[in-house]
Amino acid sequence: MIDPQILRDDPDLVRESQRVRGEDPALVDQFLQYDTAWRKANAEFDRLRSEQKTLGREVGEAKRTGADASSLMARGEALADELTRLGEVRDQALIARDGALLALSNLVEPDAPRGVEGEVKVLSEHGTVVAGHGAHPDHVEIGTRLGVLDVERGAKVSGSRFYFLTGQGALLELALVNYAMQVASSHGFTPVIAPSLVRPFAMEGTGFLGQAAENVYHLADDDMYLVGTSEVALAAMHSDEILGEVPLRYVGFSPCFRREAGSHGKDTRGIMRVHWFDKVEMFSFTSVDAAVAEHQKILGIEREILDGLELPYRVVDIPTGDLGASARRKFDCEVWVPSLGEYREVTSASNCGDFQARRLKIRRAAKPDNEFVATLNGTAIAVPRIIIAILENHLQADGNVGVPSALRPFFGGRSQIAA
RNA sequence: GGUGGCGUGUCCGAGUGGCCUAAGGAGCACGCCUCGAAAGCGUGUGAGGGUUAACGCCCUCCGUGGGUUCAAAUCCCACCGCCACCGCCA
Repeated sequence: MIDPQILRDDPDLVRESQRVRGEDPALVDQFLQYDTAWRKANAEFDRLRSEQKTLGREVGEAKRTGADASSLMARGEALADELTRLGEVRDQALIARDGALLALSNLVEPDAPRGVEGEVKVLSEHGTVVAGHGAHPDHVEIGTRLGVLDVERGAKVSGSRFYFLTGQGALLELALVNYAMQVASSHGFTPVIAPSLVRPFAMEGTGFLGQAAENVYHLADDDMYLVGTSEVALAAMHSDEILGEVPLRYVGFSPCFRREAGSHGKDTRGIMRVHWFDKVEMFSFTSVDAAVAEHQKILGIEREILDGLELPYRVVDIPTGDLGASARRKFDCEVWVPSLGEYREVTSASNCGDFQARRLKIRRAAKPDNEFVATLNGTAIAVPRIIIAILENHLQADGNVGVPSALRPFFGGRSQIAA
């Protein structure tokens, strides 16, 4: 959530942020209206409550000395009724206020490019693109032939958008996971295996129950959620804590579950868009001041991982109209997919500022006052899409697939995947 | 899933309706003492919110949420978590 003080002091800043996101600036005025009402009710409630406490002490004193307390108690009764009534007014006002606050998306970073979905700003391009669109065999064809991927049986067992990785495909996932873990941990990220089933507050706190709610699996019997990314568990890990030293950096492995509602008919072939996959995710808690630099650090590690895999990719700056609710700014790396003849997202690094930390109550010890931390996340490896990229970009003339040298130590030293 | 026990501040721990405005201890910080340190003595020591130009003042927080009462850490209900044992299970 946004700092209420910013909304009071500089509402235009928030209105402008909402506007460039393509969201409703009027929420700001709703908030201000409810906030004023709440503060008024709150002050009145506090005043009466103070009177009630004083009275309570007087009643106690009267009972001890044997004096008549009946008039005091009568006054107390009237006060109690009034407090009940005022308490309800106050609580209603607070609920309305918080509702408006929760509905507001994070402030965008000043440098984030203005624009709507699809208007990506390309920051850089790396590696050599393989021609082939249409003529180039796709990952399903290659993977099936080499016995590393089985989408037909995935569909038989679990439905569309499920798959089996088999043989060297299964080992390839483990190699990628270990490789990514190793690179990230060499940059100070602590490896974590995180729960992928979480309680509602974790989902709410990371901002996934707002506009993204339709893509989340919910287990109604237990009121728990299957996470779409380990970001959820990693962020909530330190909820309700006051941290000592920051930054804290984690690299977490977890399965990820996505309903993919609203994407019917998109990427229906293969494992580009699936309901379940495994991912290695980086997550940092920093001071608010250090967040922009940390964002670059995370992006740098993502690039190091892709460079090591010898994949052609580009880095894009996501326009404000396409940012998630929690993100101030987002950089994606998009890898070249020869069979599609286009770049597709494989990593995504977001700076969430203190937006998630406010919801999850994650602070750090600081001088005059403790302050909320900034949270940042970025993909180290999203397994299926990287497998697509490797199968297609490293396809050799003999039909086998080359294994980039950086990955070989994690892949039994093998230099290629062969049938 | 069953039975029993437990949940108080940074930690330990007292507290069974009203000076709890939470005892006491430990830890920590500062001061005194000391050549210096330890010990001892003294003072201070949480989080959030409202209000104020500021000093300050007020409110909330004893696992969470309800309830009873003029008044709740304390009584009642529900839930959550932890521990032990039993059952089941990888």
